[in-house]
Order: sequence, then structure tokens, then C-alpha cells
Amino acid sequence: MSSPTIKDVAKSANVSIATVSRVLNHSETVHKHTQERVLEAMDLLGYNRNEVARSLKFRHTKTIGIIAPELSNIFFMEVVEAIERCVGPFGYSLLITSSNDSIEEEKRKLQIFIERNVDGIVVMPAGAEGQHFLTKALDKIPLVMVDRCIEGINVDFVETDSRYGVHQMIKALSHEGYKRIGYIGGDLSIHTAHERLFAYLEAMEELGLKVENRFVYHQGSMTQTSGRSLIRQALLEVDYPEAFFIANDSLHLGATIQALEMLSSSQLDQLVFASFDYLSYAPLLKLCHYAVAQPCDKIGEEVSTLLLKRLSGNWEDYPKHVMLKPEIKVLRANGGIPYPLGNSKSDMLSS
Amino acid sequence: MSSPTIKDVAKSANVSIATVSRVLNHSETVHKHTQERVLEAMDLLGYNRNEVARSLKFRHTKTIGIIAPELSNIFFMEVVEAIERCVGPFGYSLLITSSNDSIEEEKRKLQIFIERNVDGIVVMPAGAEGQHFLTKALDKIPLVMVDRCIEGINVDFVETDSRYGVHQMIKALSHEGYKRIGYIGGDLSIHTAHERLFAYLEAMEELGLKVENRFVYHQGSMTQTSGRSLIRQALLEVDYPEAFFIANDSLHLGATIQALEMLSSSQLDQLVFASFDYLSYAPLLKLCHYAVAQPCDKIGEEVSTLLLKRLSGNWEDYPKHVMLKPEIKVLRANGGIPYPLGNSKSDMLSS
DNA sequence: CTGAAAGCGCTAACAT
DNA sequence: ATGTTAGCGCTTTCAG
Repeated sequence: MSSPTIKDVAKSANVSIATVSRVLNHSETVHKHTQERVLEAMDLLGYNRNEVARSLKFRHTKTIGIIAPELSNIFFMEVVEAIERCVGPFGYSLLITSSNDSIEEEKRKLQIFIERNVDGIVVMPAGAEGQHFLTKALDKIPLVMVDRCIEGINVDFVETDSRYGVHQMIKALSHEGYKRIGYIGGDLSIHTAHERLFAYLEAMEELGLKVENRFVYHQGSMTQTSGRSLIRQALLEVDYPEAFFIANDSLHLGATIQALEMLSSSQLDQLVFASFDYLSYAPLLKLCHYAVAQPCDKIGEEVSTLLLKRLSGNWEDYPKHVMLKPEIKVLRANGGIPYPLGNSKSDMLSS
Repeated sequence: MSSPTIKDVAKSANVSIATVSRVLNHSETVHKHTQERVLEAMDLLGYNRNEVARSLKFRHTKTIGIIAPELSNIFFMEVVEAIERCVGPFGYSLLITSSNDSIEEEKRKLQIFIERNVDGIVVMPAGAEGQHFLTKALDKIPLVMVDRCIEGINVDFVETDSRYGVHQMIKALSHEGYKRIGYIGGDLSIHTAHERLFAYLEAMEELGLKVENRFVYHQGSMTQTSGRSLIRQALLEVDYPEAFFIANDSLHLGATIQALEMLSSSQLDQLVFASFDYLSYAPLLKLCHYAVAQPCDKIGEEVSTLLLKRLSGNWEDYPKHVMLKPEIKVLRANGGIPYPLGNSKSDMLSS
């Protein structure tokens, strides 16, 4: 009928449930012979430990809740995969859910995680609003944010150095001779969109390049659809710039596809991109001369380390902000040309 | 200190725990005034329901376990997203894990799911071995397989009609005038690799096209890396075919990138692909004339429907095999030309 | 070395 | 309308 419990095993092996529990937990204090009988009984009945009962007893579930804006995004999933590799060996499983880029949904999912007693939470926030992270229950649950952070919410946070990455992109474009560089990004309420726009502005200024506001797009979500429509607006102008920096891979994908559709091949030869992110299909983005590759594995590792540390009760450096250096890719096949890396404030990085 | 329980709330509101439980469960039989007091107490203490305790009581966890060969694969994650959309409204959360394409890992993850009392399981099997799915515990847990099935394991299963898709691809290529069509796939122990190879062979025969075994590759996993190395072998021959059918998107991606690296642009003009899968970056796969787009959302829906049905105790049509018709894409921008769809055995499908 | 019993947080008879 | 209590499956003192 219902799954066998230690009670059933105990009866079958003619011992008490305490003894069954002992062999389950590899206690040394149980007689060889008894142990065998118990093991046999377990086998016979097809017994499986009930983790939810243990969870109730121990007040931990050995699960980490993860909230991502979408699941079908390679970047997010690569860091999730890395997290699983890191925390899995410690017995943790992942409860993964999507916020669908909605704060409301994020709120709901967070509540579910709390009620399910997850031991830790990692979230890639959907937006700039984060009051829901201030709830009392979260005082006891380690929470680390990834990729996007929220102003006023001081929690452990790991991200890639956007500023460094963007500066390198603009520098590379400039070094190649481009003076007019447009920008394609997303709504400023998205942390990375905000960071990257300002880094772009800063870099342009530093290099003495003029920013043409008409070609600086920062609206909407950072999706493929948005990428298409933004670049479309630009390409509809007669005097659009030859180069664009694009703030993430979805936008980049959309922009490339749109450009391929709208432009003749000679026009295409005159259009160059540099962008954030470098994922599995990056080699196909032919207009791209330079890209910033985020260290997904490393991000996952850092998140896990932080989580495991908090889980073990160590809060000494809370809240910690870890900033990872990305790798700069020069796509020579597409026309990118190597340039001197680094700048006054950052140190060298291999490509 | 520790999270407040109904006990704390009861004390604070000066009622019994039963009453607290009643307001928690929206029982009608509690006095308005009492209810208010309880609600206030909850609010004051920051009470959250403990789902683990409820799970123990109810013997269900409201969670569905999902095992995918990898998480950073858009196809898998799109179906997972669809599943979440379908079962979420019924209160289910997803415990998602990767088998890393390893049977051993799959076995381990399955055991974890059983011990955690997931209510249902969906798995995209890593390989052709599936003895571990025969364990007694699974008699009580609905399990549905997706995309790949395992011989001898009769469970609910939903897949895309590979045969139909492949036939259409070969037909399209043939209609466009190609007579020599190679095949790039994976190890036959992978269900889809097996299905698609035989469909290819069958279609070639049906159309009176000669199969050249030298250019029929079916080995290794269906990954980007494998795609690169397989097409490389082909392109190293002087007389490689002008057209190839490729069995999935990762292989396709690898093959395209490799071809782009190895071939001159005039050689590239002479190379044509048709393939299974059509994902977000598909428009960039320039060598592709035709593609089979799997209905990810529909797959997720079917899986969910089946799962929910079993979960509600309805096993009447078990084991059910649902086969979904894919959509055929003609990539005109890349040179694909529309052709008469359908064949003697299948009915028409819009493109 | 083994057993009895309490308790983790909650629900649901069964009482009152 | 509300309180008392047993019990979900397990671990863990405390006794023997």
C-alpha cells in the first residue's frame, strides 16, 4: 500500500524503530547480526528513507531555492549548473523557479521558498524593487543575489565587472578606428542595464568620443524582441553609427537577426557590434568584433561558497560583494583586431 | 530565535493551536473576532506556514522532480518552463536537476527524488539503460518520460514525431534537387538519435536516393563538440555531399561553426543543411534551408496534463504514448524553397 | 547493544 | 465556536 516506514522495517526485522534508525545512520553501536537482519528487511520491503520526516526533525531541508527571470536563458542556467555542481556534493538539491521577469511572481516564489523551508536562496532579481527581500523570515535564510543587485537591499552579491567589460569594448572599438558608437541596452531599473549604460558613457568620455543621444537606447527589457526593435529604430535613420555596443546577449541576438534582415550585404560590412556575453552560439554572431565573456562557472562557485559559508553559520564578512573579472574576447574571424588590454585603473587580463 | 509556529501564534492570540490551524485553512467555523486576533498575532510574529510539516501529515510534497541531461540547453528548459506554467497554478514546485548525460548520475538523482517524496517525476533520460526506473518506490510516483524513451520501460511518454519531421526534411532537400544527402547524428543508444537515423534511412529509400555510408555519422553524444568533429570528418573528404541532415540543434550549431571556419565562401555556398530543432538562435544558422521545430510548449502541456491526471488517481490509459507533430520551417532567407508538405501517410501541416 | 518515549509543526477527528 | 489529542516518519536522549 503506502511506502514502508522504519516501523514496518522494525516489525519485519523484529527490532525497535530506534535500532532501524541506527543502522540507517550508520551508528557504530549496533550488533553486526542485528544490522544484517535490518538491512535484509529494508531490502525486502523496498524501504526508502523519508527525507521530509528528517527535515521536520532537523529543521533543514537540504535544498537551495533559485529564482531566475527565465529558465530558457543559457547564461542563467550555466550559473545554475555550476551551483549544482558545487552544492550537490554537500547534499543540497535545487528548487528552481522562474519569476518570468515579474516582481509579483518573484514575490510569490519567494514566499513559497520560505514556507518550504529552503535552507538558502539565490536570486537573479527581476527588477529594482526588493522590499519583499526584507521580510523577517529571511533573517534566518542565507540569500545571495546574482548578476543584478537591488539598491538598499544589502545582501551577499556576486556579479561580473560590467564597468571593466564595457570599457574594454569601447576601447577596442575606438582602437579599431570607430568614433561614432551607439548603445543598445535596457530599462535603467535593471541593474546591469544601468551599470552598463553608465560605463558606456564614462568610457566614451574618457576616450574623448562624442555620445549621440539619438543612438543611445535604454528602454524595455533586455530580450531578443527588444533587441530587434531597438536596432530597427537606429537603422531606419540615414546616419546611424557604424558601431554599437550592446548590453547583453539576448539584445545582441535580436539586433543581429534584425540587421541581417534589413541590410544589404555591403551595408552589413559597415556595421560592427561589441557586446556583453559570449555564449554557446556566439560564434554565429557575425557582426560582433568584441565580446565580454562572463565567467559563469566562477560565478556559480562564488555563490556556492558564500552560501555554504553562511549555512555553516559564518557571517563574518556579511554582506559580501564579489566582483568577478570577465574575459575579453576578440573575434578575429569577424574582423576584430587585438588591442592593448587594461587601463589606468584595471590590471591586465589575458584574452 | 527559531521561526514562529502555530504554537507561538496560539499563545500570542490566546487560543488553541487548532483554532490557529483553522484560520490558516480558512475554515468557516471560526468566529470573526477570534480570527482577527489570530491574524494579528501571525502578523506580529511574522508567521509562515511550515510546508514540511504539512507534507509529512499529508504525505505529499506538492513538488515535481525533473531530471534533464543538462540545464543549459534551451530545448529542455523551454519544456521545463512550460511545465512550470502548467503545474504551478496547482501548487506544484519544481525540483530540477541535471543528470549530466550520465546514467549513474540519473540513478542518484532519482533516488534523491524518491527520498524527498516528490509527487511526480519527469525525466529526459540520459541513455538507453533504465533498470533504475523499475524500482518499487516508483509504483506510487507518476513518472513521465520526455523526448527520449527507453525500451522495455513502459511509462507515460511524450515525444515529437521524429519520423515525420525527418521525412519532411529529406523530402524538402530532395525537392530542391539534392540527391546526395549525408547524415549527422549521435550514438544509437540515444532514443532520438536512433529514431532519426532510421527515419533518414527510410526516407532516402522512399525517395530512391542512395545512402552513402561514408557520410552517415552516428556516434558520440549529440553536442556542439561532436557536431564540429563529425562535420569536420566529412569536409575533409574531397567528395562530400552538398547536403546534410543534422539530428539536433547542438550538433547543428557545432557543424555550422566548424563549416564556417573551414570553408571558403564559395564552398559555403555549396553546403546545405536541414535539421531537427529550431530555437531562439536558429535564424543565425545560415546554412540551414529547412528545420523541424519541436512544439516545446505543447510538450510541456502534455507532460503536465498526464502528470496531473495520474496525480489525481486516474490511470485508465496508462501507459500513454503521446506523439506531437512538429512544425516544419522553410528558411527562405537562407535559400530554402517551399515544397509540397505531407506524404502518403501523414496529413498536411502548415509551415 | 537495544528499546521506550518525547517531540519536530501541523491537521483532523473527537470532545465540549 | 473552540480545545484536546493522536499521529504523520524520523532522531535522540534516557534507561535498561
